[in-house]
Amino acid sequence: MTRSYDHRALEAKWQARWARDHTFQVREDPAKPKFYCLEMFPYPSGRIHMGHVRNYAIGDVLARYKRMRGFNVLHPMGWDAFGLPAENAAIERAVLPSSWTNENIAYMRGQLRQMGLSYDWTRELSTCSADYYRWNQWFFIKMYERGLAYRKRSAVNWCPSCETVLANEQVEDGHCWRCDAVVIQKELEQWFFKITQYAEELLNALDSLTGWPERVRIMQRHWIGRSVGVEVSFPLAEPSGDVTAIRIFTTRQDTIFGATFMSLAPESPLVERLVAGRPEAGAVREFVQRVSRQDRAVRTAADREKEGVFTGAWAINPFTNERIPIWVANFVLYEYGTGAIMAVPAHDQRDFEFATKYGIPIRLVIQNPEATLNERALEGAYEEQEAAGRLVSSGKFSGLWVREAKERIADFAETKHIGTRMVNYRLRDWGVSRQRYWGTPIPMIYCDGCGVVPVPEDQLPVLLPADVPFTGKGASPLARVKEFVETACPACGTRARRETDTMDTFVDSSWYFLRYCSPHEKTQALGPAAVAYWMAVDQYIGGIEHAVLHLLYARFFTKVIRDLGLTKVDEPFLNLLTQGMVCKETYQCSRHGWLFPNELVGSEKDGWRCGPCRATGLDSIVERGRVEKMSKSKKNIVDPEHLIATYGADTARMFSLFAAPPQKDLEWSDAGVEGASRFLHRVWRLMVELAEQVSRREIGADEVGAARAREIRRLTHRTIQKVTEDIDREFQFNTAIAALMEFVNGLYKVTAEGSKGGRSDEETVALREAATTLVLLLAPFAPHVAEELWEMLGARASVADQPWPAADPALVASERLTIPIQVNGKLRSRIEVSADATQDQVVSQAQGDPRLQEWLGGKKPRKVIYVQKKLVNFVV
RNA sequence: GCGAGAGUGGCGGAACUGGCAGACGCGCGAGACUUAGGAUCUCGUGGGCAACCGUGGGGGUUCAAAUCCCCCCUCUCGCACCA
Repeated sequence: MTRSYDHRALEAKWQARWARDHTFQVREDPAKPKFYCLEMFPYPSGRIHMGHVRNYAIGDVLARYKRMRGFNVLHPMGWDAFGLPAENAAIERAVLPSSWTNENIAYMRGQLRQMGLSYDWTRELSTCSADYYRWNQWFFIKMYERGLAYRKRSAVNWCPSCETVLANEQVEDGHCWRCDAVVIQKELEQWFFKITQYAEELLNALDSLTGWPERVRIMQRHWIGRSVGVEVSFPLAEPSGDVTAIRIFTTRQDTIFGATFMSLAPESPLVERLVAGRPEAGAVREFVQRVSRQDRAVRTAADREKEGVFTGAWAINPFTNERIPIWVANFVLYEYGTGAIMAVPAHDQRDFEFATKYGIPIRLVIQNPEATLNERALEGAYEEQEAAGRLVSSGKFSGLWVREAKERIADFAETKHIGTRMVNYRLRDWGVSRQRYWGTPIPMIYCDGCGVVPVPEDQLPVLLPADVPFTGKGASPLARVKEFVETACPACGTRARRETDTMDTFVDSSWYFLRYCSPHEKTQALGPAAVAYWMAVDQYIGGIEHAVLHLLYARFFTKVIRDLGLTKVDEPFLNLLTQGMVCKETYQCSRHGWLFPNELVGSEKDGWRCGPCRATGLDSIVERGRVEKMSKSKKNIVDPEHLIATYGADTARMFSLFAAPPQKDLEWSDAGVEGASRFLHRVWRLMVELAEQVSRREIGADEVGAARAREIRRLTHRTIQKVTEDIDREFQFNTAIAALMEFVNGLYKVTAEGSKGGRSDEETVALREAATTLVLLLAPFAPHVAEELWEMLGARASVADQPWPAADPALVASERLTIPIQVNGKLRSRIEVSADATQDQVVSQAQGDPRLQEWLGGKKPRKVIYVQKKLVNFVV
């Protein structure tokens, strides 16, 4: 009797073996097709969480599967190691961010190894290592040289809690994406990456990313927000100082005859130039002050009331030659278009509300086809512009359909030199300066004589000083490190200052997938041959939360790097799988709020009680809350370390793969973990039994044995087919595992069938095939058990290197089929037919079925529908 | 408001292009083996006594609808004044 399934010993054994034998180390091999399988690298927060387990289990199944399918698989892992938590740890606990981070990495590396993931650990990288971030600096300089990195003073998002600038992508609903504090606006001089230069390509190339979820592509498309329109100049009625005209951007030039006023953004410098010296100046300035003091979240809320104030200045609508008033309005965005708009109340809901409030004329210039709109009785703006709508009261353009009018009016504006066609994007340039320590130093030097000077390439990396004073207050910590700040100007040699801001950590993750191809390159960022061989990433797997941020930045960087001539790669990620979240139910105590699972007393059936309340003799009500994403704040977290220690990595993997398809949210379930564990034990016992049975003496050929052998082989090959299809078709790992379970259930039946005296030759062969196949099919999912069983079957080489089994179609097909018989579409009976029976044979056999006759009640069927090998339906 | 996705047993979830609804697992029930079992194995398990009824609700197309069409409801996620 073979020993029992001891996950602890067995998993340690195989993890050590894989490491010793360098099983998953890969190099470029032109003879083999490559497959680059990548999971988003983690931030080294301290411990892995269930989201990591799920992400990496999914990736590992795919990597191991592709490997068995004969691909040369690149499957690397590393650490997104710069970031704020390290700095916070330094402030709170007086440890160095570097040691905190490196200790976390060491610990988490151990945890990942315990999961048995097929990484090529020789390629491990960490973004906080100078070997890595020096290339961030190098890219920065290259981008600066090409005008893609530039400095400008502007209002930026400022998180008062993190004390740093945030990119637009990092502000969620007016709050900091990391700490949730309300983000305010601040005027600062900052470095930007000119991502807008790639807006058009980033947008257009989305169409080619057919391996991405549509949802993500739509989100990016929307984020880039391309709008086609016209920039039109509205002359002032009387020049105001040096201002003679106001330029506006509109996509609705067809409504220009209905423009009855204009609005400026409160931040626009035009405002002051228009109002200076006017009686309205005081009121306008007061309004601008008031609006600018509001925080962004309040100001940009959708239901925010439209407000404004008249500047006292007037413009001329160049199409109607009418005088129209110029207002300042709180809803006009300074950063978009020209920061000024023409306002058409009849055809823009915001302008409508504004005009109604301030008694500004509303002029209907687009009539709907039924001509039902009455200018004096409009209840809202008529914004329809696709299907219907015809111009009225629009001079020579009256009568045109909206779509044509847009073209004709744009043409007219261009020939009269009052406007030009224009494309605008919602996308803004990427602000990358961060007033924090634990990031890549921006390699720039400020010299009083020479201005901004990049650090020369041969002086890279600009090393991050190891020990700096942290207070958590004030500006960049690096600014307080004299030895860092003070330097010589590379151009003239005089005293100069270093930039003390660091780069956004999203820079680090924008090209790490390229670095994995040649992680040990000393003299260049990327090894051209390695990158040419491995890129692009064939399958990228990670959370949906990066749909815009990381995935857009990485696409941008890839294009910049291509344009630097370093690669020929247009898009980094061919296929993207956004896995769902790991969720768990929550519990709330009426006194203590959220409760950890181990604070619960009682049971689901008898009701839960609050442990802390019990202990102190208090009374409280515990309610089961919603199922939510695991989070510390909701206290519904499960530590994977405990899971792996108790059940083993294979069970942890099986559970997270079986409980839900990868794209959907996965709900934690203790019972589900038990189930996964039970299955692996069941496989183990089955294999022990099978190994024993096939080693018994064979009793030669016989009829029954031959028939049984055919059944076993059919089951085996059907399972191969099903599992293979499920993995290939949208990563249906849950149903693939279900098929393995059916396989195991079927084999249990077979082993239970009499074998006391031995089995026939054919049966033994079929059982051996079944046993081998089961182990091979299981290998990507539960690799440790699979290795052990593979060894038990007498093999020497790793199961990870075995070819994936192929289903034989001839063996898959059944000899007999069960055909459902329907009457009027309702299931009434079943018959068994031979697989090669013709339609006539099946129908006549069905008609002979007594149960059918009962349902037909003597009536003759009006029609008989036969679906090949599927069913027969009698219509009466 | 706009955009995307989802509503199927007690629960997680199956069902490829319309063709046996509920695979597989959990839970539950019964039995077997056991000193014992919360281990293991076997069988059963949508509802209803039945005819029948059942995939969020209501219509429709079809011999046949979870699947296609129309209307409605609920939930989740994303974007939220971009002119």
